[in-house]
Amino acid sequence: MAPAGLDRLPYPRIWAVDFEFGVQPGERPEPVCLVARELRSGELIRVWQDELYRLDRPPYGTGPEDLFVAYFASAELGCHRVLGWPMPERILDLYVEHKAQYNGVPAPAGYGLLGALTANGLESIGALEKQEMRALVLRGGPWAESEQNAILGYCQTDVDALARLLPIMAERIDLPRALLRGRYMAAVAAMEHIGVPVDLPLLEELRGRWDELKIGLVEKIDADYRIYEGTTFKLDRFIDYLTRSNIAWPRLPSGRLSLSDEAFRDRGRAHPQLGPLRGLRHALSQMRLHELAVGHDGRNRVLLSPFGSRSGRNTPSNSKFIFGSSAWLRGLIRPPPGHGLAYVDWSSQEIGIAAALSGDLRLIDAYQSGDPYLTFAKQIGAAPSDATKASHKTVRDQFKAVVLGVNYGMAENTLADSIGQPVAAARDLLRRHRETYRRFWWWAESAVDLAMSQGEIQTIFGWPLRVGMEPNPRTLLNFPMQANAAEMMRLACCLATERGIQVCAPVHDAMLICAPLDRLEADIDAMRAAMAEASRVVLDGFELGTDAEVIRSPDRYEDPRGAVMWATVMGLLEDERRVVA
DNA sequence: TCTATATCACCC
DNA sequence: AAACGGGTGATATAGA
Repeated sequence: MAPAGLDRLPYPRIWAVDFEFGVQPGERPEPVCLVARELRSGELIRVWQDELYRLDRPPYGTGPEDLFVAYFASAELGCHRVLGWPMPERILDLYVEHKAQYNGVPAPAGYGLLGALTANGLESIGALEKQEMRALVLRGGPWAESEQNAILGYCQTDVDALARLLPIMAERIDLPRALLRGRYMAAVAAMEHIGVPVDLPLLEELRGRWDELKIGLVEKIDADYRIYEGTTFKLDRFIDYLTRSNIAWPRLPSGRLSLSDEAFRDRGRAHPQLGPLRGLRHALSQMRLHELAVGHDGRNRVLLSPFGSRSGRNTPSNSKFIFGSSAWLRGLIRPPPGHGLAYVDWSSQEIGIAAALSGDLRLIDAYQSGDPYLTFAKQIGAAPSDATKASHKTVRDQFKAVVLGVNYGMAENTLADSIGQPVAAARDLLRRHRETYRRFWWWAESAVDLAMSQGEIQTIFGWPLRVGMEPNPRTLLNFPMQANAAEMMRLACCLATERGIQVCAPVHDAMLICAPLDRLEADIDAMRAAMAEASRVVLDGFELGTDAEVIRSPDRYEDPRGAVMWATVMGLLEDERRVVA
């Protein structure tokens, strides 16, 4: 007899599934074994590696009558991808649902499977045993028969854990929305499978010469300062330098010297001799690449960590993920021969979301003008109606800071700082924003009030943030924009991957896609259509625009913010090559 | 020598 | 009291 909680799940078959698999940085997972149990009949399936690779489809159904249940399903579905198996049509991920349940407040025992068991009052296997078994899997094969049995047995304990967890969690799961989240885990598996193509020979050369490049950079400039030890900035030597040079320096509240770029910029005005040192610090701070996870096929693949943030965004590792690194490193992104890439992003996504969900007509006008910042200036008469981005750059920059700052709950002091104007001017701009976009403000503040009184705030598809003990009202203010943006991104990833577009990676409000050159334009159109559709679904018919940056082989990705640094590093690399030659 | 903490910088 | 949302992570120093 199936436990009562399962009655809420209208599926003839419910499959609890777990794979064991090995992974190397940047590579695809290598399935080691599979255990699946059908929870109504109790049928148990155990498959070891050799047999797994011989199956051309899973030993369970993947259609609309089979519910696929897993913990962090992108891992299982990544194994499906490697094995060439189809994605299940109905996916319930208990990791995601556990995360949702405790989002914003501390989970009693963390977000792992063991934590979910504990939180739901269930006994769990020891964390130590789990660790040991995971190590045995990661050690790699071949495994002795006793080891195989141990691994399969351990895999089965996770499946049994799922089986015990599901009836309890099912009592409070909002099934249609949980399935939407589960569907995204299949998209995640698809994107992690594809990865971002990079110039592997160049990356390897950079890696090989990395230390020399950094030391070369330091030696060139530090000769005049003698502050560095190797590539390490030594605070006491810096203090000596300041004393020698008779330079006063700003301190932090803690009493320590401020080493921020801001401090260097500020003092650099009175002491121009600091300029090169500032440049060196800046360059060195951007020189990080060693953890980039790139597989043998030149693809950057990382765990996207779906639902990792409170707003439901992905939280991939910044050091492993090419889009988490400093922008200049994106020059390593390069389409394979015969292919092109497109970086497609929503234009002013969060502003569009604010406009649509608040129903503020002036904000909608501003968004639909294509330049919400300058339009705001025009709406209050701070710029003439024929002003353009080029003719009124300064005004536009200021209004951009206001419009973006408002989404984060920025106050007058910080705004004044960021636009380089007196506090009174910043205050006035914020007041004008409130007056111009009254309905937006009413909507945004009502949402915060409601969240405070109900102890929770949700996206339109039910991703919840629990309001903790000391809520930051600015978090709640921003949540409807950021978290609904995340919903939109997830839906677009689902639509695109399900339609066969090669999505390399999501980047919050953007997606990188790859296609053979003869299909590139069509795939870009399809991607933009999927993103437009996702915006309409989330925003009840309101459509957001998109832009696409296209890169065709043999070109590489160029980010204007990183152009100078890219040229610097390539120059250094050229020098190093000459030294050796 | 290892770890914890503060600070800083990067991304959207 | 602070007053810019969500993140990851490297670095430098202090402390165990």
